[in-house]
Amino acid sequence: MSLSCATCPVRDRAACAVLDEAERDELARVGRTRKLSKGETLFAAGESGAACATLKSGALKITATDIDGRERILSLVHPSGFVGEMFAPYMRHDVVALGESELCVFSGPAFADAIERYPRLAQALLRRTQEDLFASRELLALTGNSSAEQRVAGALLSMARAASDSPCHPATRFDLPLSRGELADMLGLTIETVSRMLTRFERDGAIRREGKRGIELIDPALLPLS
Amino acid sequence: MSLSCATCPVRDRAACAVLDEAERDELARVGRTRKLSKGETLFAAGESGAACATLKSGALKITATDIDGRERILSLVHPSGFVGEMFAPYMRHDVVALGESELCVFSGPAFADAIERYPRLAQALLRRTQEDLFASRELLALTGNSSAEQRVAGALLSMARAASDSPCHPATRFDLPLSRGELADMLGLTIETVSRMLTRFERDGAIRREGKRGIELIDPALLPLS
DNA sequence: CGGGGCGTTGACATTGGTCAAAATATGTGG
DNA sequence: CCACATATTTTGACCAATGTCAACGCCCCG
Repeated sequence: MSLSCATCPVRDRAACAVLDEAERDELARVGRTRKLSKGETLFAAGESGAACATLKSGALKITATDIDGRERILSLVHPSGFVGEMFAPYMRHDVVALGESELCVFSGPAFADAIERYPRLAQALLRRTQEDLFASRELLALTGNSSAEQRVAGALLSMARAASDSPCHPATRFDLPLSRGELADMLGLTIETVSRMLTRFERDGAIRREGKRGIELIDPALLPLS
Repeated sequence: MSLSCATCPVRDRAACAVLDEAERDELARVGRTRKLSKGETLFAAGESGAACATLKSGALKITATDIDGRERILSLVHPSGFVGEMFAPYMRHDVVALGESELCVFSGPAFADAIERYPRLAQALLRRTQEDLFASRELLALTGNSSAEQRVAGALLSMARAASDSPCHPATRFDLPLSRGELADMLGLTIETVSRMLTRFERDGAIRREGKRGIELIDPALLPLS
């Protein structure tokens, strides 16, 4: 299926937004859209061949699986985000849909070619990759130092920020994009510990839970920040 | 001090290696070399103004400090590595020399201008930043999941690999670039735990310690990998 | 010779993991 | 819409791994 940039929900936020119309049409010709449902795999670690994609809607997780089969979430991808390997000969991590998702997928060589041709695209991706790098380091800082309490609190705030339209102030009411198990995998904890911390925060009056995924921030100041 | 690329030890590995001689001379004109000794700060978190640098020799650490004053090492930088912010208006992390180091430093705007002018430079930095991103995720995977034993073992192997000339096989004998405290900060452990794990590995015959920093890998297969 | 930094070791307390079971949601077929 | 089956989450009891505190040893440097 070829791409229809005209109706793309992220057309002015994604990396390709820096291209002019003619360039974008050209790029669109070498890409295809793909829809994934919850749990479907976009890329599998070890898979040979370079490929990459821009997320139009939904959410993805980037994960690594260690020898014992335990999964670690390395990053979340939100709409307009970019994933994949333009250069490497194989995929280093798994990329899996957290919910119904829609993407533009490109082969590595085709996209590498576009980068050669459109210098602005390379610059845009450079900025984006630097942002990803800082996000990764933020997660590293969150998980490395702190207690389980601080990690869960930090993850809540980070997700409240991601759920808000205005990037500076966190949303008051939002839905967690992750299950307890996924949250645990992201923070290097167990399901039980995550559950206990949420219970504790609710008991302390910092949050209120609505169903499995709903969170209302009642008093963020009560969350034990790192 | 202006730059002397002719004698640069990383002239064909650093990002600027993709430039031709005329371009590199031009870039050299807007940069200056700087020498740091152990513990000196190159960039401080929060510092306003964008700046970046290529490491010519020595080693750096990129760190974040949490509210309690505890330091977390987010990344190590080896020669030919690139650090800093070309785009952001302030520095997000501290960058500190681990030992005597020599760098090429550029102001953010000057370097951003070079990126505009030399598309190949943007591409080279994109690759490099992606590598940094994967390195960061590798550290995330290392620290997130595993036991203290696995973390220290993983760090040892990672440093043995970094110390080796051939990137595939780890060096047998090398010096840790970090003190016990820094190793602990990088792995999210305490000094005491790191020390205990090293003692355990030596008792099990996996390694031998020589002085404070020296490590000889006797039987890497005995290290409990994740 | 004395002092300070760094590393090691030991005793003990605490956090968070493990195992098990109950409670709550979610889905499915009738 | 209900009843049942399944998956997810919560809770509790227990225990091991690791952090904390304290003491000691080693080495470098004055």
